[in-house]
Amino acid sequence: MDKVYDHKSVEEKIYKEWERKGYFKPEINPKGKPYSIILPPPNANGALHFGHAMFTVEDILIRYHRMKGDSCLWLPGTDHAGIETQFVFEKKLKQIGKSRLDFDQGTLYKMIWEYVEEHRGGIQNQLRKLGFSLDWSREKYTLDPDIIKLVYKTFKKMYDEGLVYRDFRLVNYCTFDGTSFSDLEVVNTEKEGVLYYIKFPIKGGEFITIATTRPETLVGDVAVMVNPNDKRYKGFVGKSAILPLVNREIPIIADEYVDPQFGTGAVKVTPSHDFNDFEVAKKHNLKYPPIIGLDGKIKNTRVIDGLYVKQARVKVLDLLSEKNLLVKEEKHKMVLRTCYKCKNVLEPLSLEQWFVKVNPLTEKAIKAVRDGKIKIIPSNFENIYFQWLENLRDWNISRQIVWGIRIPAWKNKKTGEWIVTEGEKPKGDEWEQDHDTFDTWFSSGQWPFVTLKTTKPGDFEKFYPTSVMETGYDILKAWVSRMIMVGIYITGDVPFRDVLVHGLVNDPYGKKMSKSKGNVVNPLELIEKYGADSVRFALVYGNATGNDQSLSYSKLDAARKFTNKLWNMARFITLCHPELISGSNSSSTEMPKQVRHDTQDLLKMAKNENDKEMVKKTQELVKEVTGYLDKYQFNLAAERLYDFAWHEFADKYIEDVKNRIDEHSFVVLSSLFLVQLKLLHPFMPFVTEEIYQRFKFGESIMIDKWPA
RNA sequence: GGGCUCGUAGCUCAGCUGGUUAGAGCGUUACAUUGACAUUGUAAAGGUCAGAGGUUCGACUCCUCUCGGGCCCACCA
Repeated sequence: MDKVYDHKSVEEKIYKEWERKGYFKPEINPKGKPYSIILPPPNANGALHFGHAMFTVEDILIRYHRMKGDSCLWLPGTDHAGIETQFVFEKKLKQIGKSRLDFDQGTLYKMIWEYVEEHRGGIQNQLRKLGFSLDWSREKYTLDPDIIKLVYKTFKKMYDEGLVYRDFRLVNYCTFDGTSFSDLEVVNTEKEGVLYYIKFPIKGGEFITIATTRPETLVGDVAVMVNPNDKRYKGFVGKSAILPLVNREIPIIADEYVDPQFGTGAVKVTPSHDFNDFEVAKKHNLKYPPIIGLDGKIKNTRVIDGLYVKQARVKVLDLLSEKNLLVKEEKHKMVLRTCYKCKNVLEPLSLEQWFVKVNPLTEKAIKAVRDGKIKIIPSNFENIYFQWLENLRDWNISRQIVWGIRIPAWKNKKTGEWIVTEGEKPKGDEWEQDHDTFDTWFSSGQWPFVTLKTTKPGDFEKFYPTSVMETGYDILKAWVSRMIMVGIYITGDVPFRDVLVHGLVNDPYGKKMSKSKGNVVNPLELIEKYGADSVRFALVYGNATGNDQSLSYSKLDAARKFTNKLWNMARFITLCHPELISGSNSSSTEMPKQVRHDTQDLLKMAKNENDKEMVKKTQELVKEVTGYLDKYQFNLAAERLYDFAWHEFADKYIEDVKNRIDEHSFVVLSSLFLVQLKLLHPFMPFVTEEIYQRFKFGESIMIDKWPA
């Protein structure tokens, strides 16, 4: 054996062998208890990042359970990642001077499809580099025809049962990216704005002053509103104000919604472009004239038509100043809804969209966690989950992008009537399919059951509900809660038993990694340098479940040294070996047949007191590590193993046995080393396998038994 | 405005349901070794566990408050 462990000569070779021998398939333990994890599907078009590297935790669980004899399925897949991917593609288009508007829906879809196909497979090979024992024979893609079919089916069922409805209401719309977003995708940004005080003449002579941050929408307003208890305006309610610039009469109404303390206590009502005003207008039976188009330009005003919102604001303020109607301006902090992709301010626009009625779904989803049918670990994330679900508004699932699953709904061109199918086109020429696609989360929210129903016959029955859903807390709401909601709805059962949450990996200075900051570290480079085992170990060691961590090069170094230490412990054992086994070749690394897999057996066989003591200590180690793994305390397991192997086994025991080695002690030494290799295998699969095979302990450590 | 989370050795962090001298990695100091170990071993220095109060026989660990970071959520124009 070489003096130094060389991961580069080992990892790829071993992974290929594992995969070739079919060890990743649940069929390797056909009679075992089912144990399953669905890999959160990475973006099909993306590259490996630390969020993916944290899936190491899943591999640890899978490898541990596989060794315990369970029938383990770890199911890989990729996501088409709708808006994300289209956004990337549009950037490419821009580079060649084109835009999405230059192509029709079908062509653009095809172009993106081809673009993604070119890059597909990249992420899968990167996951292989981490040693993940995923069953690649069952890999799924969110745009697989059989997956799409099931997604359609869900939509149809929801529609038939009244859980999906089409409605004309305000949505968060990005006029730059040309699509609406769900509430969850909106980024609220605090900005320093201006509050304008504007005088509206009242029919009959007086004035009323309103305060607003959006003067440009004034030309489309339908009312002025005050608080019914506001004495200042008692006499005004019921009269008509006259909209400046357009000279239209609008009523002055009263509603509790207005805060008398704010501004002047009087506001203008713009139902088509403000969420509150939309509700108020509904209540008071007011009209909703839209004055901002999908292109972000003003329309239907006859005064400022064709101007973009920002230009319109300047123009309106100028006009008001001329007429002396602009009373004053004051600085005002406000929270704006912005697009999470392009950072521009979103416009509330009234559009007809598909919505999911969330109420019946959230109730069951909340109950499942409250009743303990699903456990969220660490439990503090349960609060976040409850809080979100309890305040959830209906879910807008229509997206005006092409990259996604097109909604299977058709509109009758003559009657305006809608029909929803499971994907098939209705008969007749009068039906036109909705151009919108589903919110990506609508399809990925069905991932656990749509995958298992389309992999191999019997998979769903055997592996659903899955054992664990392991993911970053950043998508707890967007994804995990949706899977629970839709999963229960379709299957009648929860999609998984435990939700295990991991934290983010930040840069070495504790700052979130982001492309714009330029502080992104590529895990592949670290694997190349330190080896996959070290990267894996460093990610779990010294970090409590669910906590963020900063990338630590010293920890990576320590992990690399640890792999090397293990390697050299093995090397030392081989050096002890040849003198003891008569007639054996000095270069042999084969271990004696007497090596015990059962420590109880070993204890009986051991003669020396120190050997016996060490066997007992190892038994204790097995118990502890197993307990930690069962409780998802990976850091404690890793720390215990590290400490034991290095400071108990190497520093003390090996130093002791060195000088008194005989055949009996050699069996104890190599057997106890084997136990540690097994315990370490889920954490560091490659180095443990390499040593195991060199020692000819068996065919593969992956399929060997977990120490009892 | 609401919620979550963190503040433990110089640095980065562990420390489960409260219980003998508070742990690790890196760093520092001294010695040893380079015939398992691109090193390793032995030993050492280093912490009022953010602060205050409370519960308890006993708190880093539970409760309250304060101070200071971080994150998430939020339709006050």
